[in-house]
Amino acid sequence: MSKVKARKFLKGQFVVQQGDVCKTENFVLSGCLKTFHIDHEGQEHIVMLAIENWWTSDLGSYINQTPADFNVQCLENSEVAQILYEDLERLFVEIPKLERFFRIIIQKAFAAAQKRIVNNFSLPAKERYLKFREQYPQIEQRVPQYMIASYLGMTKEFLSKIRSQLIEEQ
Amino acid sequence: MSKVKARKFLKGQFVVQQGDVCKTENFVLSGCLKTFHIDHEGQEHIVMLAIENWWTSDLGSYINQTPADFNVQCLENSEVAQILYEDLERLFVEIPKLERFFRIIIQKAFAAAQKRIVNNFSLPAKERYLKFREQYPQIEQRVPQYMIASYLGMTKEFLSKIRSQLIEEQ
DNA sequence: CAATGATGTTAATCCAGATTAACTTCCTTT
DNA sequence: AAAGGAAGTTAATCTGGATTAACATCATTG
Repeated sequence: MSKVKARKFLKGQFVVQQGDVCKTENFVLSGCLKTFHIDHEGQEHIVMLAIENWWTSDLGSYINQTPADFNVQCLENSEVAQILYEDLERLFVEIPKLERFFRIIIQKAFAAAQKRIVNNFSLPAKERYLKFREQYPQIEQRVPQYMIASYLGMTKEFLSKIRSQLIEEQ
Repeated sequence: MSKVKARKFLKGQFVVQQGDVCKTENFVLSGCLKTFHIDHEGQEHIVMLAIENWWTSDLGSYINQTPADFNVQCLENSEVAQILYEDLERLFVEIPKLERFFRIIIQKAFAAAQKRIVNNFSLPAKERYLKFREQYPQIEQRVPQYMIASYLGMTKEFLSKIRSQLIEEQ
């Protein structure tokens, strides 16, 4: 009996909702999802954009089984492989190599998050965008521009301005 | 034969230097350390402040054994328990529970980093400072104010202004 | 105890990026 | 093909926080 279940979601559907407990770790089989937080002013802040072969969840909610700070929503019709918290923990005990696999993924994600924090402080908006573009060219084409602006921590208007500057430049 | 070696560092000494490969994972037995990046303009950006019982390293450099993006430097005389990359990986194979222990630590660190990214985008400087103060009161007292400003992504002058505002307010 | 360096403050000026708002495409759906 | 909504653009104005610079305080160390 497999502990992993593939589940289909339509564009717009939520895999995790802010306030709920995140019960599953999610592996994207197909499609595209955004992880975001809604602040007190109702503004959306995207922390992650996930496409095929990415893991996504509200890890903080998942590991402590506490209410989520983040939403995970499908930007396209998507298929997601899901595994429940208890099942994954049990599998880690049974299969140490699986736990190793996850440890390594999370280490990389953490190292990337630290670099992102520094970049957000040290690079101006235009350079953050250029860096994003070269790092995730696949994502840029699939996701609306205003969401990329949110991921990069700037307004859609300002990203639009940057882009028209870049076109002028060359 | 223990694979973990305690090592003493004087205030100002570097445990990791930007450009070198980070060979050890470091557990702070006593003292206080900062992890920071120097950008092209020579500006320092602090990503982490570590005191007793914290782990610190340049994880990206450590896991890939590539040149470090970060420096780790002692802010006080410190004692650090160090374990070499190969030794720790070997221990993980021998002792699955140790690997579990590390996986969980890193999951928490990653979840915290994601929240920090959102806070940096959604909260103004004053609220980031207030949040920091309640989250890490111990650290605030041990570390010079201009380093806290750097950790929070603002200038020392602005943090000074915020603090004098807060004093006026009550 | 001078002197030097590290830390912190205050105030004036400046600017990257936010906000606002009006307009344009381009899809969808009917 | 009209109508409504999502996405993107442009330009004017505004502001949180940076920059600059002068000064204050306090530890160290010679």
